[in-house]
Amino acid sequence: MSQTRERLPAQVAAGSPGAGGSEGSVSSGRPAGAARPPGRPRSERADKAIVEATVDLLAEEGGVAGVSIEAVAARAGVGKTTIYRRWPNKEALIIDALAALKEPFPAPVGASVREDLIAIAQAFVSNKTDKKRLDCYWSIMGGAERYPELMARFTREVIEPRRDVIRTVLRRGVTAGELRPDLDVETALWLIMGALAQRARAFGAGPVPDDFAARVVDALMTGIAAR
Amino acid sequence: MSQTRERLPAQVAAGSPGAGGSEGSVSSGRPAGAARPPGRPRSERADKAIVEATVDLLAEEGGVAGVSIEAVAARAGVGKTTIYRRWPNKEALIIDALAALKEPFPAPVGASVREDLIAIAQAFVSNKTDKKRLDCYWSIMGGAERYPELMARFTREVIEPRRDVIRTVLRRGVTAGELRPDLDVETALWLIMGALAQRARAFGAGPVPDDFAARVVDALMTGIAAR
DNA sequence: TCGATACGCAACGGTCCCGTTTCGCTATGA
DNA sequence: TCATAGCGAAACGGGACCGTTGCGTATCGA
Repeated sequence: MSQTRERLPAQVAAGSPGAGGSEGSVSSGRPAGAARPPGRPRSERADKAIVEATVDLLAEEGGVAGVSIEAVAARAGVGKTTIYRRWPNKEALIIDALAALKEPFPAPVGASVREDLIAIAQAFVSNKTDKKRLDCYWSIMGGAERYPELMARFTREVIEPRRDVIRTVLRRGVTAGELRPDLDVETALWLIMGALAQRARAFGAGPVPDDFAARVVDALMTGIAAR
Repeated sequence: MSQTRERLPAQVAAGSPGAGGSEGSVSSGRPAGAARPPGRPRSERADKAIVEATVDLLAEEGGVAGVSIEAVAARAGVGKTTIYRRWPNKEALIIDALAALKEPFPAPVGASVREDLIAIAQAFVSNKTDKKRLDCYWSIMGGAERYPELMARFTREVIEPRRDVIRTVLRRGVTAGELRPDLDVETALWLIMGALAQRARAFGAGPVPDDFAARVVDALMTGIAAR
C-alpha cells in the first residue's frame, strides 16, 4: 500500500535516439533534453496494444466495470506487470486510453451549412472509428457518476471538440444568413447530437439508414410547424 | 465487521387471506380461483423493498454490473434467500424490477401541440420519478449488448410507451394542421427525445434550466433555417 | 561483458460476489 | 397442536479480479 508508483504526466515529448517517439506515447514521456534512462526501454508496441485493447473492451463490454486489467492484458498479449508499470489502476488506464479517441473529425467546408451538417452527421453515425467512439460514449455515460474524472476528461477531449465543430458550422450559417439570425445555437446542438447518438444506439431499430443524417438535418432546418 | 443490516419489523402485514395482490405481484401471482397454498405467505413488503432497492441501485450505480444481489438484499433489509426464492438470478430480478418504472405519463391535451410537447418535455427532464427513470435508462443503455433481453423489455415497456405519447401528439398536430402535412414523425421523435435525454445527462452543464423544454420544442417547431 | 531495466508468465493473498445450504424462528391454515 | 413454508442470518465452495512478487529472459548503454 505504501508503494509510490510513478505517475506519468500526460505530457508528450519527442523521442530522442532509436525510439521514434510518436504522439501520446506513455513510455517515452520525458523532457526533450533528458538522457535516455539505462536499461531496456519500454515497448511502444505494448503501449499501443494496451491502449487499443482497453478502448476495444470499453466499447464492447458496455461499461467501465466490464474492463478488467486482466482482460486488457490478455487481449493485448502482455503481462499484467507491463500494465501496472505504466498506470496505477484501471481508471487511470482508461482515462489515458481515451486519448486514442481524440482526433476530431475535420470541419468540412462545403457549399452550404446543410451539406456540412449532413456530412458531419453522416460521419458521426457511420464511420467505423466513430462507431467505437459512440460505444465508448455510452459505456462511459452509463457509469458517469461512478467515475467523474473519466467523464470530465472524455467530455473535454472527445465530446466538446465534436460539438465545437458543429457549433462553428452553425455560427457560420448565422453569419452567412443561411440560418436564422436569432438562432439558439446550443439548443440546436443538443437536438442534432442527441438525435444521432440516440438513434445509433436504438434497440430493435436496426442499423442507421443512409438517409438518416439528411432527415435529421432537414427536419431541424425547416422545422416541424406548418407554415 | 458490524452487521448493521436494518431488520424489518417482525410483524409483517401480509395481504388479507385469499385476496391476493392484483397485478404484477411476484409472490402472489396465481390464478384467481386457486386456493391459497399452505404455509406462511410471502411478504409483499419484502417484494416491494427488493424491487425498489434494485431500481435505486441500478440508477445510482450506473450499470447492471453495479447491482449485486448482496447489495440489493442489504439495501432492502432482506436475506439473500428471500430474493433467490423469487428470482433465479440478477438479470431476471432487474427485468422484473423495471416494471416499477412502467407507468407512462399521461398525454396532456392542451390548447396546442406546442404546449403539449413542452409539458411532456418538462416532465421528462424535471419530474422526480423520471429522474430515476432516466438514470436507469443510461445504466441500461450502457450495457446494452451485454443484456439484450433487459434492453428489449425496457425498450418495450418503458421507452416505447413514452415515445408513443409524443408520437400521438405529433400525429394529432399534423391532422389539426398545426404541423407540416409532410412531417417526418419518427425523425422528429429522435430529435426531441435525444435532446432531452442527452441534456439531462450532460457533464458540467449543470441542472436542466426551466426553459430548456420550451427552447427545444420551439427550435424544433420553427426550424433553424432562415426564412 | 556488466548493470539496469523491461518483458511475459505464474503464483500469491485478499476482496467481492455468486448461488446454495443450514439454522432457528415466525406466520399461517387445518 | 401440528404441518408447511417464508423469514433473516450465516456460512460455504467457487470464480473473477485486484495489486504484488519472483522468475528467467530480452534489450539497452557503458
